[in-house]
Amino acid sequence: MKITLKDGSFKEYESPMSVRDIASDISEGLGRMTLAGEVNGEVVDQRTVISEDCTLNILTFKDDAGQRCFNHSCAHILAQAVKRLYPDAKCTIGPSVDQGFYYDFDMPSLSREDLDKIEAEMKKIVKEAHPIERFELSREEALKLMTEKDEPYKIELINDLPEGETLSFYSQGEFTDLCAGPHVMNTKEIKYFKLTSSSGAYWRGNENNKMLVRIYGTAYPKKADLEERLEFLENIKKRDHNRLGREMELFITVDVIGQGLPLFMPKGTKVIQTLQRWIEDLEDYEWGYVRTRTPLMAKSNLYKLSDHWFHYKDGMFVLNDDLMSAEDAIEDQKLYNDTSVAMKNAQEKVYADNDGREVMALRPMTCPFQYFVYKAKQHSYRDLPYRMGETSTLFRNEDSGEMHGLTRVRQFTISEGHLICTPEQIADEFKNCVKLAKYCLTTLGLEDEVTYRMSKWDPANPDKYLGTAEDWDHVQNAMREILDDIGLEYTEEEGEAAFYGPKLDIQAKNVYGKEDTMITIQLDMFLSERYDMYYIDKNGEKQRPYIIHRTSMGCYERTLAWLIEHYAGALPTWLMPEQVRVLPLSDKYLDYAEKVNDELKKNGVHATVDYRAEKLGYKIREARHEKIPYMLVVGEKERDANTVSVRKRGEEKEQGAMPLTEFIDKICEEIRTKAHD
RNA sequence: GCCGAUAUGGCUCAAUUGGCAGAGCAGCUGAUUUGUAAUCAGCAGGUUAACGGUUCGAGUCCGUUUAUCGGCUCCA
Repeated sequence: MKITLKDGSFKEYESPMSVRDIASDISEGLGRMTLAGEVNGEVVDQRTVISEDCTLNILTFKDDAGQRCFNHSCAHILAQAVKRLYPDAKCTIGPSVDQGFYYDFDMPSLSREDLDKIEAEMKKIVKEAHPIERFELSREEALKLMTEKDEPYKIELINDLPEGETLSFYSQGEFTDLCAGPHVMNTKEIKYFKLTSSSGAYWRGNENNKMLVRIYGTAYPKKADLEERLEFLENIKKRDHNRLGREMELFITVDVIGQGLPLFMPKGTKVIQTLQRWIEDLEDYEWGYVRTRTPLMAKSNLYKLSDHWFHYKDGMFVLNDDLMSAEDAIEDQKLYNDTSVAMKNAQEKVYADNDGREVMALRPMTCPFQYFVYKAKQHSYRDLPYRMGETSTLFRNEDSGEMHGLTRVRQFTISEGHLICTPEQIADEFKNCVKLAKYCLTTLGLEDEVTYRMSKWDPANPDKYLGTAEDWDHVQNAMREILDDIGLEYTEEEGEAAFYGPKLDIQAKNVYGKEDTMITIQLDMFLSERYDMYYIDKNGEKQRPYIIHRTSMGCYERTLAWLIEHYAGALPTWLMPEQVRVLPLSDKYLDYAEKVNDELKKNGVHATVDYRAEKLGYKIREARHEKIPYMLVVGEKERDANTVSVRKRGEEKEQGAMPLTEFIDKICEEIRTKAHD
């Protein structure tokens, strides 16, 4: 047989050979490093015997699939150790993940000490050097084996596997696990690993199922790589916005105020104010938006019109919720065809019966409020597109375990907007929204960090959405066409759409690798009907407009968090709450320092003077720690020449003395152009 | 919401296992008037997250609540 290798070279063998043996034949070193093989593009175990012509790629730890194999083998060692120490523990699944692995067990929860003990047992298993063997069983045999071993979750897994599927097992010493592989040849190969944490996780990811104990770990063939990984995990904590943002006095949380309700300190407020002013001016003066300012709460009826009430009531903060049942009871009796009339009557009845109290809710979105701004006037097709922007504060009653720093909060402010357009305008307007979002990302220096996702509906759950399958096909195809037209690279994902339409989500990962939506642009062809919105076309006829829901820069809290992590706190000068610190050499030069400070402030620069009678080195150390972009040292020399000695953040050496006016020009230019590194 | 961990001054951490709440940094006051990563001295700062219990005695043990962290699930 003839084997074609990755580099295009050939190997010929008389008799069938395993992937591992072929690798060893190529070179002894490669054989030792082999973790799996890729035969005709399909990942296989290194034990796989090849008997026909094929292309073969030997996978080592350098390959993703190789790394996954290595980590997954470590997961089996973990399971073996757990079964030794906790014989009653039941195994479930243990896949590899990015940079590591986990294994879920049905067992009592574990402390850090327990993890250390398990880790010690794992080291023993590695030392015992058990050969790892693969074998296949029939369904009956497999079920018999797992019944003997009393592994109910494995039995469930086997029963769920489709008929005809190969049931492969791997065993090492006394431990055997149902597993598709691939695996290393011997437990002794997994030398360097660490159990990083344990937590709870639902069986099969369903919150109605039992909560299992999940153990996370990471494994490497080389000690140095493991150490590097552990050091990396330690280091990224220093970029964590939740830690850095508090340290930099940008925000705090207070237990009596509540979860997900951060307080912005003067410095954090300044950053957000800078972002907000930039975005509002950008949208209004360069992108043709009008600005609105609409209520933060409304009667329940408003949300019922759009169906938000029925889809997301649990996620809203409802006021006078004790009256909800009264409203609903009346509504249930409705005999009207026009549901909005039924709602109105129901609410008026409750209002009359309860001393003027009625059900209200804090807004979780801005859509219907801006729709009424549009509806306040009759619009001609000549008025469209009508682009409304609002710096909009929203409230969402997130579950108590969901809150995190500034990225998941219960009250946040978004650069919100809705564009009302004719069907002919929708493509261009959508493209411009993407362009604006990209411009914002580029200006902030974040454009390289995002991925684009087209979020589609879930055809298996049509009840969760407005409209029909045909409607969705139509609007999703329209969006796909737009995205392809601008040459955007994106993924498509089902079940991530809004209930009223598909979305283009711009995603970014935080320092821990967790993904969040930063920006979203959505197509909506249902809500204009719900709210009876129309425009008059060329023929004088009423037409339904299309609506684009969009944000230019996402919500300020989340964007700030992202910026802090991206720049490790050293935000671009234009965004820093303190841009320049003037350091007088001694009190003798305080007058001059204040003059410099005043001049800077007059030019719109956030400057302060360090008044303390400390040594210069001490003041510089403080300013560096606070990541101040510029330090200006002033002494006798500078005062007499009307100059400042400039030291820039991140640069070892002082830039030397320059005329004060020159420095002001320079920094004003930097702020104006929103330069970033 | 679920599983687990944590909570001592603004921050980082002690408190000999149930026996007088303490240190460094930051802050304030005074002295020092300084040329590129820590000048000296003093002062102040706490109902140990909150509430309840056990005890002669609780930061420490038990219970409840709140908040924070790591995950799961969720995220219009």
